[in-house]
Amino acid sequence: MTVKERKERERAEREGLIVATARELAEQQGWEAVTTRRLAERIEYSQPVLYSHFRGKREIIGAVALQGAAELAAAVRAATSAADGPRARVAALARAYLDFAARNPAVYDAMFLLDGGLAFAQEDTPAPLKDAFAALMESLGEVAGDGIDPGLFTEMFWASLHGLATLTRTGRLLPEYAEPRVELLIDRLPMDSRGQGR
Amino acid sequence: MTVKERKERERAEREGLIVATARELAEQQGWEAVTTRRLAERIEYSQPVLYSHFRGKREIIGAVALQGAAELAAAVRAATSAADGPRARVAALARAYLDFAARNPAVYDAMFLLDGGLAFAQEDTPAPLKDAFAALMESLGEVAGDGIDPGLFTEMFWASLHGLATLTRTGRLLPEYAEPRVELLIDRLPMDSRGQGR
DNA sequence: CTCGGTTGTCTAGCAGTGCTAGGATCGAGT
DNA sequence: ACTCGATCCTAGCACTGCTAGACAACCGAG
Repeated sequence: MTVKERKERERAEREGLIVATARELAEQQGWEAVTTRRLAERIEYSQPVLYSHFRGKREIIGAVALQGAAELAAAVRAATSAADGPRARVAALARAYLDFAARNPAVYDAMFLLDGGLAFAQEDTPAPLKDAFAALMESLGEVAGDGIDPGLFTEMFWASLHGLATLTRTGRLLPEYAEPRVELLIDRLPMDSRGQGR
Repeated sequence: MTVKERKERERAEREGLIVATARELAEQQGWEAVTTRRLAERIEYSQPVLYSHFRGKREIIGAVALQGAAELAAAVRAATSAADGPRARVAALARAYLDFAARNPAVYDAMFLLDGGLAFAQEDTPAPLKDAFAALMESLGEVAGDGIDPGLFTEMFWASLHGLATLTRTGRLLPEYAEPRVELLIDRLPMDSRGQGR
């Protein structure tokens, strides 16, 4: 059965190539430039090959999103583990998140702006997405404050970060306020173990 | 010159019809259903007529966005003017904003998600957008806190609302936490005149 | 070693998109 | 009554996501 195994491996490799190429193309020229024709040309196969791996373009976006979620989770954990104390962890988390969004706009869009056909906040939510949320909650849960559900606080903090990330990138917020905005957020929203956040 | 005047009036009417129809169609079936062909059919003209009013589809989205901005500003002002005290005004503002986003998803997307070719946070930003931001700042500026620029605080609060609005609607947050999330936000982020917000 | 059948891939095409060139038609002013 | 300019439509371009059907390559059986 080594033949079958080899074929499966090659198939998996090609699937990875498709996702990597889509991501690269999206990052270079934006998602609107990621067409099935261009994508097929870059991987040196014809368009129908794409459809033997994915149901359609939407699923390709979803695959990029999952990859991005894993990376975001890793980036957040790396940043928070190097910080001392709850407040420092929150600050590190916020900066790592916004940094990721700024450095990987196409991947970020695949995750949170475009429709990748993925389920969110449900049982059938893919593991990488759940884990990315878990990575946020690990550091944010401890500053939720008394009587505040960690998941609830994490959702709110995440929403704020998401708003900052998207509005900043589309030029809807003043660029010079970028840093003070983050400081304001990490100063006000969390509540540390002493019962206050300021 | 009454003839010319009549023609101009009719042109303006038709332009309004285009925008209203685009908005209606987007609200009914989503922006992806708003094609130039369908739009032309609904207004009972051929497609090229659209291009005698707007440069392209993007400008039509922009026109809907401007209309929405005016309505959002009015909704926010109406809600805040009926509230007593800074904190109550902030709460009313947040709820009015999120309510508007939930009730007019297509218009909200035209304003803050899609590309309508509009300039934000600049001198050449269209008046309705500036005014909508001003409407937010009228109530949010007074709870910015000592040493915090009102514009900066408004941007941060707006970003949080925007994150909540978009992530909630796309099913990325738990629906049952919708209300506590807002309460958390209006409890923590503002700082009233007594120097604290809790 | 040859053959049959499966598996894989490509060419060609469909319906739909935003947008535009060119010609027809209509109406206002002389 | 007639010209001429504004107004509008038909037809078409290049592109999109996606798919049917023909074709080739390769595997396992005899």
